[in-house]
Amino acid sequence: MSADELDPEDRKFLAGYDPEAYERLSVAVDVALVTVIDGRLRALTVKRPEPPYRGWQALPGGFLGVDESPERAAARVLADKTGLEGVYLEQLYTFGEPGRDPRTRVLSIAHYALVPASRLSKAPGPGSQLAELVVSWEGEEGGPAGVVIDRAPRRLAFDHARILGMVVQRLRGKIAYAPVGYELLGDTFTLRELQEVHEAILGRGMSKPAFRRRMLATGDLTATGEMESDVAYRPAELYRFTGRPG
Amino acid sequence: MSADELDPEDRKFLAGYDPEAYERLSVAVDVALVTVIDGRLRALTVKRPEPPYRGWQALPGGFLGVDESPERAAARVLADKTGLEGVYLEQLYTFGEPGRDPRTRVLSIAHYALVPASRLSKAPGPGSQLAELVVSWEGEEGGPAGVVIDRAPRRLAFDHARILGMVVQRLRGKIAYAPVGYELLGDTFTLRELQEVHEAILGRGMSKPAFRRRMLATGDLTATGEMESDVAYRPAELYRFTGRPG
DNA sequence: TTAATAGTGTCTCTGAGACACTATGTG
DNA sequence: CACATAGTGTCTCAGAGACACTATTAA
Repeated sequence: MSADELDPEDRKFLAGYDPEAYERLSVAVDVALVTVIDGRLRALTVKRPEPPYRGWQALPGGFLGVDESPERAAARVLADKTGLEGVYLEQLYTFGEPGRDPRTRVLSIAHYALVPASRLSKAPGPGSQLAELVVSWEGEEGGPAGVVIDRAPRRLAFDHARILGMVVQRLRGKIAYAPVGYELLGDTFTLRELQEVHEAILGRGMSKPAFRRRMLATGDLTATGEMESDVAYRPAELYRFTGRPG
Repeated sequence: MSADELDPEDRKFLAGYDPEAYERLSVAVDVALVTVIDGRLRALTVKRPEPPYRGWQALPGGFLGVDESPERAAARVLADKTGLEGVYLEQLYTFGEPGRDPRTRVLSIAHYALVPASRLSKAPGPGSQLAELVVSWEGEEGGPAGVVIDRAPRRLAFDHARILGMVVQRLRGKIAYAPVGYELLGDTFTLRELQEVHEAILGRGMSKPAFRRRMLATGDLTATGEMESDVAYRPAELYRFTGRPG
């Protein structure tokens, strides 16, 4: 089939598929590492050592290798920066407005990772922070996340506050119908800890009896028969997530 | 600040941000144009005029220009193929596994567009089809969509069935908390038409009184006082969407 | 009048919050 | 024993399905 046999519509279609007609682009991955500490959502940020935005806090990121899937690249970036492996990781959104990076045109495939606070070393690496996320419910419309470091509001480099806003929005949307949140807890956990995670994600308190009923009714939880220890009051039973993982 | 002042951790970080250390990639956009006809979800597919998958049905797509945002590129592809402008368009997911395109490494930023059936010409262009989407509720876990053309199941090129599966999954997730579906209807519509759209997306029937109550309770609808015409039975009142658009 | 659909009133069921209560660990 | 939290029983309320009914138009 030569091109002469095609009608104009199909010729236009073919042109649109010619890779040589379009320049190749730099593609990066950014990773929002999210955890819950003291009932609050937090995300890892790192200090940028070079322009643009030198000295600002930013999400860890890196460039996508030619033979690397976006998810693998995100996992590599995360492992390089934190040493964490086997973390729950999900693609979020691709940011590609020309001009979002002042240097050159860079496409960024944003991801988010969920990890229990217990797996994070107490002291983040040099220049790293665990920034608190403050997202009003209006953030549901896609607004940027407020970011608080050491009790002071901070601005993030690039459009990274917007990325964090979308992360929280995504978590809030998923938690309504999917077993989200277990990635933020250890292997076993109490129902109180699970409720704290839900409250941190949704940004509001919930009634204890209703929460217990709803969680146990999903059938995704199995009581281990063991109790938590190291508490100065009545220990709670430990549960394990045994449902279909999200 | 020279690189010698940086500690090893930051040097690794810098290397990860060096654009020259990574090859640039071809980036495409694919668009799933979705509509509802006869109470069924349908998506536009076009026949591929060239290898790979020559002759197969595929989603319309094209390459991303260097100074073009992904959304703009998707709108351009859609306008080129269908002549439609001002359509509701949203980014879905970026597919980037090496090997998903047998020719070369191509990243594809998938989008979906929602358009009322009335805006689609009765006869799709040459090689175009309006394929019916069949997605079981298990598709919620992300499985591919079944695609039916002229009552026969069809396979789509590349991973496009998976893209359509994610589109339906996304619509089902959003419709639970956001005013989704009005983009699939005209400026005014009856509650019965709105219910048909919801039933098409969710893949199940719903009770009429409960649906009416729920929709009217959102406050997003305004009765126009006008009635539909051209029906052989009692005409229904026409409503207009006046809430915050999704 | 018949047919077909629009639109509504009511009952019931389910799921969640509020509240109060009992249970069980530490000191 | 006091105290703090775990865990539960019960009431109430809001939202949704089921069902039956009335309303309105065309033929």
